[in-house]
Amino acid sequence: MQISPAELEVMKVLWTKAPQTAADIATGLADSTKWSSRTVKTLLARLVEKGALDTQNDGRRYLYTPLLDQSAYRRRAVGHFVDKVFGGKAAPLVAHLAEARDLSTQDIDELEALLEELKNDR
Amino acid sequence: MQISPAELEVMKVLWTKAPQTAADIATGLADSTKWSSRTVKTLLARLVEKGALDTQNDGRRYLYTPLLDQSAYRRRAVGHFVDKVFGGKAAPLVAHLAEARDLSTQDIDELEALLEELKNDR
DNA sequence: ATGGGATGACTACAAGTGTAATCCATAGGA
DNA sequence: TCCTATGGATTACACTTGTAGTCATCCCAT
Repeated sequence: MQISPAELEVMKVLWTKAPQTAADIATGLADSTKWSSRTVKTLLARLVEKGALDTQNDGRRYLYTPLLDQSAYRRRAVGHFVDKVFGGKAAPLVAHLAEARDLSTQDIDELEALLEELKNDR
Repeated sequence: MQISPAELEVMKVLWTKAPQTAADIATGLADSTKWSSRTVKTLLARLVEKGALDTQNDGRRYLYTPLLDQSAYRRRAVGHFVDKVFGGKAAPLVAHLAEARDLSTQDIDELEALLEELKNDR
């Protein structure tokens, strides 16, 4: 089940709050995008078809709820990304993050703590 | 300039060695894919069109050379990925890497060394 | 009761992508 | 010298994606 970039934006809105109606979601996307409510409906339908969302009836509308949670999505996405771009090796990815100065001093401290934990676990 | 997943595989082959002919590249991809040489040619043509590859004539063949190097590609790819999936924050990405146990023992050692370096730099 | 707006269902359509096939020229071997 | 295999150029075609439009229906306000 592959989620396209536009579909991901829809998921993000539902990850902040669920369930929501199509109209709610369109409103939630109005800031970040210029999509018409039709576009949002299409994306919702595709996500339901893909099994990423579930619907309950609410009168003649739907309430949409994510079946895929953000954490699971991220885990999968990171896995694919590391495989595709870094040949499955995570360390060079972190090196790139560091090199690009995408890591703040605080990030580095947190990472250090995280590594300590990992070393203890192993 | 956007590089598709299949095109990326072609770039990878050229990142290991350049320049190469279309036939060389097709051979280099034969292990990992089932693509016909026609498919590879198509991908090469698209990459040239996109400006990711350059060609020199070698008799009536082309020699292909990357214009985009792997490091630059990775930098861009990481940036986009972090923005799209992690709202631009790198630390949660690393946390996910760790949590998903995508980090091997060796990765952890390498990361530790990397962090030492980063701490000294700052 | 009726007309208008909201809703989901279905349809549209161009661009990008994966995966080739065909065409045409030519270089190299028989 | 002639044929064939090979190289690039052009064309193909289905599927996904972005970005909607149309249609039938139904609920609410007048």
